[in-house]
Amino acid sequence: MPALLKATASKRPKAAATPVVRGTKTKKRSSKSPKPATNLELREDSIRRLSEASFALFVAKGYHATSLDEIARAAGLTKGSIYFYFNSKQRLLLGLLEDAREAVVSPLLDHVHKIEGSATDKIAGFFRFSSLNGIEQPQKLLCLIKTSIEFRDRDDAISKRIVEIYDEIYSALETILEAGKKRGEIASTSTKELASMIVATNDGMMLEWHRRGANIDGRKLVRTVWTTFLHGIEPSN
Amino acid sequence: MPALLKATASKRPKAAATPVVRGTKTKKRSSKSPKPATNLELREDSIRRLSEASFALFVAKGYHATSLDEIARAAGLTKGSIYFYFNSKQRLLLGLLEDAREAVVSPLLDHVHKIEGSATDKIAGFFRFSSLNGIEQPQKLLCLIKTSIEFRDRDDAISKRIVEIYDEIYSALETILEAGKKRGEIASTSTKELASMIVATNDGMMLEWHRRGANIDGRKLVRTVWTTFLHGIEPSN
Amino acid sequence: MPALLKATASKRPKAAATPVVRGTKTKKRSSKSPKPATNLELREDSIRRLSEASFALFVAKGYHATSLDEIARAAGLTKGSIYFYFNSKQRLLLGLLEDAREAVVSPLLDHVHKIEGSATDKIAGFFRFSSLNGIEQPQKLLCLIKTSIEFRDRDDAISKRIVEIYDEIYSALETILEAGKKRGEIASTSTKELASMIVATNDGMMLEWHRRGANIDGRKLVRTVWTTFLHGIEPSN
Amino acid sequence: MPALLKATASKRPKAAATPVVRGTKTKKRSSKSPKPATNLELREDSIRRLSEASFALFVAKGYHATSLDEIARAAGLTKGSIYFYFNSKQRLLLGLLEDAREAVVSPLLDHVHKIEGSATDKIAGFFRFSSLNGIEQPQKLLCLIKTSIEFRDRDDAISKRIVEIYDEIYSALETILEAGKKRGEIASTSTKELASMIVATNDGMMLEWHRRGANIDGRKLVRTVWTTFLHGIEPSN
DNA sequence: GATGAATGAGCCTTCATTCAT
DNA sequence: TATGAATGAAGGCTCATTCAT
Repeated sequence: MPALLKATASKRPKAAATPVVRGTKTKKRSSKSPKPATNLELREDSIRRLSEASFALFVAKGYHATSLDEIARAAGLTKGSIYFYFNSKQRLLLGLLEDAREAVVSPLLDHVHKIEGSATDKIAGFFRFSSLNGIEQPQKLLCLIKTSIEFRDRDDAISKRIVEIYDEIYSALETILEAGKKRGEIASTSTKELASMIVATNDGMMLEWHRRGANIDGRKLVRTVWTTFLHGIEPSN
Repeated sequence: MPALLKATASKRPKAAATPVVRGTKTKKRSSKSPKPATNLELREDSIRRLSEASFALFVAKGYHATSLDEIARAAGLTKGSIYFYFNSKQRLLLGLLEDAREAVVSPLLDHVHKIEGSATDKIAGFFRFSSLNGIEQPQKLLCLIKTSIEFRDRDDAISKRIVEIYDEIYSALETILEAGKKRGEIASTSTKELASMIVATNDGMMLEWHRRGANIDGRKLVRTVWTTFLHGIEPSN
Repeated sequence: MPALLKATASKRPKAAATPVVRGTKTKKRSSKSPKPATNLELREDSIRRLSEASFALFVAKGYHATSLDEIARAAGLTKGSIYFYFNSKQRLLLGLLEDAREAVVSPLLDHVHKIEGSATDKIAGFFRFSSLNGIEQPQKLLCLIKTSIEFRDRDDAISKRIVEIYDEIYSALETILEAGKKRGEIASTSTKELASMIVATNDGMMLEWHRRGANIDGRKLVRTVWTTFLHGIEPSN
Repeated sequence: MPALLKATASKRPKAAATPVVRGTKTKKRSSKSPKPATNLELREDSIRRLSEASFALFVAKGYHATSLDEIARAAGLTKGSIYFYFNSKQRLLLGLLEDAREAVVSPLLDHVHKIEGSATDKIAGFFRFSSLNGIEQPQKLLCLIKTSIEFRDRDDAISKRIVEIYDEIYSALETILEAGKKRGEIASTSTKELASMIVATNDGMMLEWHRRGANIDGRKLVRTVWTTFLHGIEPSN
């Protein structure tokens, strides 16, 4: 697994050598941030810790297989604090999805929107931007993707939010492709399916990179993907 | 969701809402199979029911979010019977993975192996066969894919089996690509990453189809994918 | 543990190497008895097998911690056959208790009854007979003792039967002691407590021998016990 | 059963028989302890309640036959709280064993160690101290003894701890006996077996007292035992 | 702001028991 | 005679959630 992914999760303390009765825990917050002087700083620090731990664990183990206790432990806090800041496990994930949307999806769509050039330029830009972003801070993008898979066929708030976020992406891509087709820059006749394929390839690639971890070179994979996507697998003669 | 996916799961009897008089319970089993006369038939029928229900629910909700009670109910049996045939929830999934491997992966690799022609022919064959198979009986392939995502970063029997199965696929693809490169049929220089991309595209496409359900035309998606994969998105001039 | 104790229990087959689906079992009865020709022989053979397996497992693990499946497996039969012969787990144990009473308690009391001589002679005979019996076929005596401990403070059929059996023993001992005291052969003034002590010492010794197994020499222990019991720990000057 | 034994177990609230209106639940905790003001007090109070209930029930019914629900109910708490303080049923028992060792075994061995005099004095001291202790607070000693019987022939953490604790006792006794034999104070030639017999007599006596309950006079039994042990059953002429 | 205590619902698993064959 | 299939109740354990402090 890429080193970045484990950053937060690996910090967990791991209950010292079988005590007979569970003892009262000794506090420890000092590990990362030096000393959060004001209350506001404390707040932000705690929220950041919890978010990072959640991202890492939800990506590594999935939402259902991760307990709030694990998250709290990884963040150096207690379960109760999660409720203080997020109100519930579901709301915690919803918050993370919002984070991810703001940090990953919005910038991506903004970036693509600003590209001047043909539809293929824009699609290439989409791949490039998303991949680079995904390789540098994979947690947020991966959380989005894995959650979108884990919550398929559901009918809850999370599922709904996921659908909205993905619809934004589909919509943007379809606009680009439609325009490209009108200008003859794109070969395909089926806009919707091509947009789906772009998303599928992008998501599949991230998952694949996450799966194979050290066995694969992220940057090579990215380059392979978008080159292939533009020109196909066959050598251009 | 594609209609096929719900086939088994929707059959569930729903526990007959508080009967006033404790009469003779209606035998749930009679609903579908006419008469499982012998023990062997009974056995096979029950195993089939449980497997189908498990496939449907694991695909729809994921392993961790599916309870054995749900599965048993969907199969018209009780939790205990799952333990009679499989010995634990984990073993149940391992059994399904084996089913999926035999019904999906092995035929795929066999098929590709038998194709005579260039490396691109084989890769195209890979996509075509896998997609058609995946569209006609999606449960098994999807179970494999979703499980492979849900069990990343684990260290249990399921994770290990998944890795083995995927390694078979990577290995076959790399052999093909390596040979293709030697004969100049393939442009890419990076075999491992290209194999990964093929898997990523294939898995991503299945997931995408599963996600968008009725919104997308499976056959069109498939055609789009492997055309694009071979020739790229740009129109061949 | 003394070798005798494990005789039956160790035969269990131990389910062959992780099959995916639990297979249909292949029958095997031939292990011990050559071929039970008539139905009656079959009956007796099966009952003997089940009883032996039960004695061994109840002694080794206790009643509550032993499952009928384990017993059936150890006997080379199936759970159903236990119900065929014994009707329930409780009745099975009751049967064993009856066996034990007939094979261990009755002969012991008969033996002591026939001893001619002083009260101390009879008590010594009690110890000697019980110990030798206990060392040669420990299962039945140990089953009685361990059950009497496991079912203390209960109010079921088993507890009642145990009480009856032990009352027989107390009663016999008290009669002997009372007579001995009248004839000045016994020092103690407290009959009931002395009878209790005899039982306690006898049971405790069997348990101790069972506990320490190979670490202790059964015959030495027996001799130590009744010598001490008669003459005390201090050297007779 | 001796009255002391039921002390805690009989307190159980018994779930208030179907309340018609779902009113404010009466706080069960208030029954005994006045005001567990601070968290630490709450903590200690709960642990004490759970421990006492466990001791009583494990002694009365045995480990395997006692459910955590029963324990929790007897303690006026819920199952979950057991997992909050101890981490499993096994760890709960391990904790009790530690309690018992500290409260019963250690003081006993310390006491015997401090006795100045012959080996027989020490052995007599062993019996006397153990018996008095056992009669005044029987739960802990009985838990140790009954557990040691229930967990024979096992290979788990509990069995191991039991063996360690008993080895401490054997070891201390053997040292005393060995020294006694050298000084001619002890008649027997077989140290190991005599040590075993002492333990057997002591344990057997406790079990016997527990078994016969009100039918027997504990103090008389104790006196009978160690007098007999020292001087034998025969009247010293 | 954050914690430790406690709960209760739900989960996986075991097991005595029933029954048709 | 004996088995394999199936059940249902109960047990141990996890975990999201609440709350007083």
